[in-house]
Amino acid sequence: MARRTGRRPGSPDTREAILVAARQAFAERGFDGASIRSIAAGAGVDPALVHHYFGSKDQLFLATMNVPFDPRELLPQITDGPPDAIGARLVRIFLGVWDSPAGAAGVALLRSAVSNEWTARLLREFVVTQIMRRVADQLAIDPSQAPLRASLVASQLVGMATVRHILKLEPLASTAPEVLVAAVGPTVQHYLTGDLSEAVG
Amino acid sequence: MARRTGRRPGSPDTREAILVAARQAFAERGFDGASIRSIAAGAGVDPALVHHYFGSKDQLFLATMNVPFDPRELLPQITDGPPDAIGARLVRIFLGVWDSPAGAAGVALLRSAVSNEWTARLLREFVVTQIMRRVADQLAIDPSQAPLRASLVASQLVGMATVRHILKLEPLASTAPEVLVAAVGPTVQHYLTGDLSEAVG
DNA sequence: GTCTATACAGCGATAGAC
DNA sequence: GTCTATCGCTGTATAGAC
Repeated sequence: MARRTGRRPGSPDTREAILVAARQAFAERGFDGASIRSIAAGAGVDPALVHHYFGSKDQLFLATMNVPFDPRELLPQITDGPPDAIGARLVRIFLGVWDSPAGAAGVALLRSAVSNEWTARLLREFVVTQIMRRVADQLAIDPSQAPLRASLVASQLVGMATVRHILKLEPLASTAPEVLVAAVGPTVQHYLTGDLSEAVG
Repeated sequence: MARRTGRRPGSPDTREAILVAARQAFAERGFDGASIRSIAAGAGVDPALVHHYFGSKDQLFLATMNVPFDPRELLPQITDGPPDAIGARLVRIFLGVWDSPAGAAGVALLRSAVSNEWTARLLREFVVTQIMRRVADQLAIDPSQAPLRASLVASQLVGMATVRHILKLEPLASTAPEVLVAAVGPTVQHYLTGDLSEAVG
């Protein structure tokens, strides 16, 4: 089977191959670090085809971010259940997404956002409009405290994802998800619904 | 030992000017994003001088990281005092360093480590050898639990620094340090000395 | 549709004139 | 010591032949 890879001429899935290679490249090296040439090489196609299909590197990145991952579908899994275990469920779902194939998009977005202002704005808007507002709306949180609570949750989740999937600091990078749920869940729970009176005065 | 008659080179502060410009460039754009040319332009010198003084971009980065910041001097401020307020003191000191001029080096190191494997290893080794071991040694922590506890602390602190100083997610980016100490301190305290029996089984 | 060829800019690094 | 000039390479993007 290895003799002739029947991919060369007129393969109809060239576009998809580029997307797969781009997703991996962006996840590994971020937006600036991933080059059109390397993506094309990874997909086994000519660099010019990337521009032919996607027009520019920006548009390719946006297409890469459009994974079949709709936060709204995950929200019920978080809110349904005992209110005092929302933190644990949020951490569990969060870890599940990042450990899944869809997590590559998250790694790519986070990695890119740290060193590229354009993607940083993308991540900010995504977090604020798609995540924070929904969670705050769903839960009965004092609106005046909601933004800070959401920021604190974001800080813990972003930190966990960064240490686990980007910096790969041990032993957290290899710790079983349920261990982290048990350890970090209460923290998130506290940020969401706990007493922050000392903090917010 | 000092060469009394050794006349200083043409401009004695050229080297320092390069270091200052490099520190800022690395902090703003990370290791890969900061170019020798832009650093030289920022310092108002010729790009060739950067290589003349530092030999390579790697060595320049290492020289940039050698800020007058010795974690050992900060450790007593954290450990001295009520044991149940170690988390708050750690968060307070941590925020103080990142908000100070020395924090630029932290931003540079974190930003570089996320997108560059070479600097990622640098940060890992720094965190593990300089921070985690000292804190774990100083506190009376079960050695078998110490690495995970340190990882969890790192995840929260890295996340707070990332959200605050790199992603600049509001309102956390503009929140007063003491508010964050009150909000995040208990989390760190729990990771350090709290009951993780559910997690570590 | 696909690929060759190339334009144009920027990178780190080096050699050598002054 | 400082700088000009340049090398070799890589980046995105485009034009045009098959």
